[in-house]
Amino acid sequence: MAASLGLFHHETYAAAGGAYSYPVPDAVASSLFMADDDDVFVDGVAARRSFFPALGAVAANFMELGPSEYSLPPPVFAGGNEYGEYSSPSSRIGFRTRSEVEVLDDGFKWRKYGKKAVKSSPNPRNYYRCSVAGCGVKKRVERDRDDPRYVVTTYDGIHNHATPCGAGGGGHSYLAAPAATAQTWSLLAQATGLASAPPQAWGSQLHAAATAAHSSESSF
DNA sequence: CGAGTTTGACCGGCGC
DNA sequence: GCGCCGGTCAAACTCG
Repeated sequence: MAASLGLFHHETYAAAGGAYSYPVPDAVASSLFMADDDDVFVDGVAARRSFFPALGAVAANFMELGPSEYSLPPPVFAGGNEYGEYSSPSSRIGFRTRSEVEVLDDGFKWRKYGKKAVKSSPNPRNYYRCSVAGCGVKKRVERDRDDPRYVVTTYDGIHNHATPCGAGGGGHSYLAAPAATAQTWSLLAQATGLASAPPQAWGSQLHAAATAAHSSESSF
């Protein structure tokens, strides 16, 4: 499994303030742009996946999974408390994903604490909180108001712990790739520079990518 | 019996 | 100040 992620190639993307170069695992890159009708958005700003290949990979993997077995890597996570000082403009990241079921297994254990009908959408919004003591990460899950086939998942905060892989995680894999595991996602995250770089950098990259996508939307 | 879910109540922010 | 709305709380309930 992890061995398949040993090969990388770099992909460079233009974004606000310059270009980003990501080392992309070949195993993931093969499915990077299989789907082209989904978006990734950051801080509520829609971003074309081409601006953020790592998330594009995630989305593409999602598209390839069946309705009852899919998972979503956490958009941001910290390896330890040393990242507690993380202070990007916002650590809120959302994914819009086509799925028949709403509860996305991202490797973390969530406890539902609320459900609310919101005015902006005919569909109810569900509120989840990371069940790990001391971790205040939350996520909101709701169906896309315009297309109920899509689920909008918004993460708010950063995990201050590793994924509780195998500990009540439900046994779902992290990626569509065969035999993918929590370690696979961890490697993917590192490979794409989202975790090997400080989470601070990850957050700013996300933000920059979103901003770039937003500001140059008309050119797409 | 413990963990997780449901659901109505409550609270704070914001616009008018 | 008031009402609306999104987010959270917490007691009751369900499930394994």
